Amino acid sequence: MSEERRLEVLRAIVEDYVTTREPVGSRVLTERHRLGVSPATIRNDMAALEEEGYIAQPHTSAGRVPTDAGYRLFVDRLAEVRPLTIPQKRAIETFLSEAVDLDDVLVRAGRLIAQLTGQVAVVQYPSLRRSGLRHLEIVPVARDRLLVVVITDTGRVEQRFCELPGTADGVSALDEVTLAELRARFNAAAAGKRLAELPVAFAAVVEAVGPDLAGVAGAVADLVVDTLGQENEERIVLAGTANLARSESTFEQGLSPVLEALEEQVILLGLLTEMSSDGVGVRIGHENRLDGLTEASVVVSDYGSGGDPVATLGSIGPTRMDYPGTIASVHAVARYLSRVLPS
Amino acid sequence: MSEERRLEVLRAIVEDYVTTREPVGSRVLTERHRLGVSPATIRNDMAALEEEGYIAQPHTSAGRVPTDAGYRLFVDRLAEVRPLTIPQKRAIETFLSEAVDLDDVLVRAGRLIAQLTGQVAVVQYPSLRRSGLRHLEIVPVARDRLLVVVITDTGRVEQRFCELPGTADGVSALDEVTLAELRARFNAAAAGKRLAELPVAFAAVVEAVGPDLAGVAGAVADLVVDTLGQENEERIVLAGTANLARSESTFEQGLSPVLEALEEQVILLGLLTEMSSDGVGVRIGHENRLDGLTEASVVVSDYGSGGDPVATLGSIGPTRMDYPGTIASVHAVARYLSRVLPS
DNA sequence: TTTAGCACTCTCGATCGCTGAGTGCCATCC
DNA sequence: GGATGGCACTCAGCGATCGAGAGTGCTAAA
Repeated sequence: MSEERRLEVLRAIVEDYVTTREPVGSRVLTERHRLGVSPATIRNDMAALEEEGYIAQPHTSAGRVPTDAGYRLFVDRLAEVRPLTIPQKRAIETFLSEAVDLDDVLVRAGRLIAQLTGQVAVVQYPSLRRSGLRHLEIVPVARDRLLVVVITDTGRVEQRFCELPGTADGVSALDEVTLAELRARFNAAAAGKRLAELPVAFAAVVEAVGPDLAGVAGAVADLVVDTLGQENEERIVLAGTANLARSESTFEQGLSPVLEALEEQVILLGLLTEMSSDGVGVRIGHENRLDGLTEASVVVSDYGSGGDPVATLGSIGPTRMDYPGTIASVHAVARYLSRVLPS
Repeated sequence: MSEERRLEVLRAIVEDYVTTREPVGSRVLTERHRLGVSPATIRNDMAALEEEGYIAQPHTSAGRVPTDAGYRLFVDRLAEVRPLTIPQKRAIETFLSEAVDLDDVLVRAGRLIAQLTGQVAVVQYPSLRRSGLRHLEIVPVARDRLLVVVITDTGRVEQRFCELPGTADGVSALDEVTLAELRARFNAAAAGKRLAELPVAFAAVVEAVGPDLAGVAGAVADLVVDTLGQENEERIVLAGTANLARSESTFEQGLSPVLEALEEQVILLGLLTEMSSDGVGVRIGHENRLDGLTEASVVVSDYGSGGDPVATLGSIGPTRMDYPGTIASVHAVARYLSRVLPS
């Protein structure tokens, strides 16, 4: 009973089960794959694989189904990378390059993944914490209120209102010229800096502007640092939820738990950042600690402009998914997205 | 056979069916509602209601179920407004007021509606076309590229990149001072104007800046007008998709068509703007022309800062929904949202 | 070590009959 | 004329039964 053939049998089972969605028996296995042995032999191998925990049978007299461990082995050692077709690549490229702004790019990336994989797509917004500051804008909107707009070098734009601490004094000081000066100082201080360096740089600005403006400058500085530091203000784009319904019968527990998990964006974000890895990361079934996703697998990849990863995107589907295809699609979209992002 | 009692019977049927989710027969009707007549009498009324098309029976020897027309009659003439409870109102108020920016407000509004109605919530972003321009920001990001940030008076922020038309000439002209002047001119021209007036106002600016800057100014002006004019760039927030799965069995055709309809944001937007009305608008089942939503009802309301509606929000659920409750919730959230929005 | 044969198990689908809910109609009553 | 009680009729749903087929595990032979 060769070790090699046993793995081959596992691969065959996974591939067959993924396409047919039905437990696969020893007979069809010999028919559809050139294994060169009889069903009886396969049965022996299958008994061994079951013993090792890679496959299981839903009930006596049904075929075998891969377990989470089986998929894991498949992904780690058996799956061959299946490159996308040229038309697919071209489609990704053109579709992404038609985007008008960052939001649009991310939405399009999501749609692409959803369509390519036939599953749910998840795209995380470029992390504010991993971004640099490109530009800071300060706009007066009322006597005691400013609107502060932060533009990161990944193209993300965040706005916050800033209540001015000052009294009549503070307010009167805020004419156009003063504001312009403040803006210029902040932007000069932030130029080329990493986010981590901002608090120090801004503190220096607050020092430098003199006592008259210190209050206002301090408020703005705090607000910006606060905005960029908040990990929980991260956002996510979802796409292809309808695809879930199509593979509805796949989820024993029904769609509810999955949909609920997808709505918990905070948790989802945790999952993504946790899985964030250099290459492509795969979590299978119970490897996800999340309750709602124990019947699902998650495939993610980092993306980011030039080398530095700024966020994560991926695809979520039933454990019985086309891993090679999904991995290829996620990887490809992440690459092209990285290329398109403003650097 | 009094007309009055027949309507009372219809109301009873709708209310019972909504709560029990099961066809309701003449016997339970007399038991649960004080109609003061015998089942036999109810049966006569029911026969008449069926004749008129307000109710139907799924199969012989099953109870009756309201038709779309029945729900319509119920909503138009029989439903009593059921005001929210004080705690509910307070919850809405505090939850909305905790939002940090526009995106956050809209997401929170969506969650509220989803939670209150137990259905899917839809919140349209404040329409750019119906907004005024609060501030325009121009940021240089490269030698031949500007980032133009548009802030509307509803707090919405849009950014676009602007490729500069100029040659070496045009580029050299773009120092900080020139840019500041351009920004000041545009903002002065836009102050207090409605969107419709912008093209003219901006054209004047382009005239005024002189030939050196006309190219750049023109490009910026075009971009802004284009950005604000694009109806298709509207956006939508969805919430509570998981609620669908819970009422899964309700949809004969399954969830797919509904989820697909929800993903077609363009179509959904069309529906919302089409339904936009002064009070609360209700579309029941087949009244929605959209294929995916023939088994669903949509309840919407406009919202907007001070009087002027700027967008629409609503709730989508099975035709068998709690109309009075849904209408009350949607209405309430729309009102509070209008109050919280920056004006 | 592989293979053929065989007995065994269990799911799935079809069939059948029953029960109960609900209706429609008719004769009767007020 | 409208309301009511009685009654026969229909039909979905449920459970039980049964047979077919798929698939396995085991054993003995190649």
